[in-house]
Amino acid sequence: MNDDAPDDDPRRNAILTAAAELFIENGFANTSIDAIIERVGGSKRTIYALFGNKTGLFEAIMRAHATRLFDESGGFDAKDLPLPERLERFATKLLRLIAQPRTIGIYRLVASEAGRFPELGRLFRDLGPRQGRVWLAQVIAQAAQAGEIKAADPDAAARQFLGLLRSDLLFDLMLGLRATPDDDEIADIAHAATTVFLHGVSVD
Amino acid sequence: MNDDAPDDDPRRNAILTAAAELFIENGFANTSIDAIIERVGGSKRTIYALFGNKTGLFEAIMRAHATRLFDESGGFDAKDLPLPERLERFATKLLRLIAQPRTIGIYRLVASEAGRFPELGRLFRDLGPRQGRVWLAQVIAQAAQAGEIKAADPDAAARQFLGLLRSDLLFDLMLGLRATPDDDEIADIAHAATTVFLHGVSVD
DNA sequence: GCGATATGGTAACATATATTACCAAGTCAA
DNA sequence: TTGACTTGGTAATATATGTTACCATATCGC
Repeated sequence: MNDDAPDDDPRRNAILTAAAELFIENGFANTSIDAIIERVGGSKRTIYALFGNKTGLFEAIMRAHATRLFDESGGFDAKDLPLPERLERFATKLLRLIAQPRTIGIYRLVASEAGRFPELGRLFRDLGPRQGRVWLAQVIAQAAQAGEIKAADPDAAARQFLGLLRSDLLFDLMLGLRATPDDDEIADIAHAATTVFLHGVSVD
Repeated sequence: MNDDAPDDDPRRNAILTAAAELFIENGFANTSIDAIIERVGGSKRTIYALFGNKTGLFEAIMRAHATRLFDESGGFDAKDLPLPERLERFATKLLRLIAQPRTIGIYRLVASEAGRFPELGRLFRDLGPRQGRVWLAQVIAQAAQAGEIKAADPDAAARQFLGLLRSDLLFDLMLGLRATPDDDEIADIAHAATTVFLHGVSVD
């Protein structure tokens, strides 16, 4: 009933945090309310009072994490830097965010539950990756207009750069095939992707 | 007990097909043995006789689909063609395979169940994408040695090309954000990726 | 034709778990 | 202090479902 400041409710936050860890680790179906209570303490009654039911809790968690990704992915801009450094800095920041185990777990959850929660996919596209994509497309469009690069379709070029960035990293992480890269490796991938991309769209 | 030709057992194949559809559509936890039997007919007893238990059935399905992906992703070679056409043909074939709803569903399953089935990820990496990656790396290495392109690390370049190819397509599909692309769009993506990649690794 | 085996059909069993109920203890305003 | 409200703790309820059992029937080798 208290809609004023749900973010300041410590009980609610503790439940969200513990439940998020379990959902991310074990998935929706394999996380029981009992397990959540066992980790956070207290009574099941509180969960049902705050979130209604299990799917309500899940949706609240997803919403919280979507806005978190949105906040952390913001602030890419560094207008004073030349294009290569600007792109590489963006690439590094984005990779660092994406490669986090928590982010990987969220993506796994969204992928596996998107069928049962149709709004989930849209929520994450609009709040998460879309921001980066839009920002990137703008930067590319400006650079193209300034004659720095050649990009007939800035949006498609932005998608290509993002794909180039992720290369196989995201898939290997999602499939549990490799460990989280350290900062050095992230820097290498970001540098290599920026180099190939800029060379690929250069004006001969 | 009959290990000779399990592929020729029509009962077994019918169960595998029906169960695969349900697993892909609803996930592992949300697919019940009863639902499988309701679709394929017959008795649960048969499932337990053939596969032991639910996880045995799941693993058999995953193994079957992994080998299927392996078979269908093979045969990329077209040695007589020049490099751009060769890469573009590879890209088209791979995208067509990857974008299939069935393949997308399999990836979703692997991503969400990799935690509980540690061999799953490895199985798909070794049988599926790795083949394409290895083939691609070889082609790139040969082209680099012939001076056609510049690629200090053919394996990394292959990963980049794959990432460029998928761009955001695979993610949007996995998150249920868009429909399966038709052949025209696949051809466009394959062409654009090949163009940017070859330009990006060109010898100035 | 006959017996072993596989399969269909149904029910039983055990367990997990989402959800609700109930009561005691604590909290906080007036 | 008092009383409304929230929370903790435990148990009860309902249901879903993996797994096994049982029996009748069909299939297939001999």
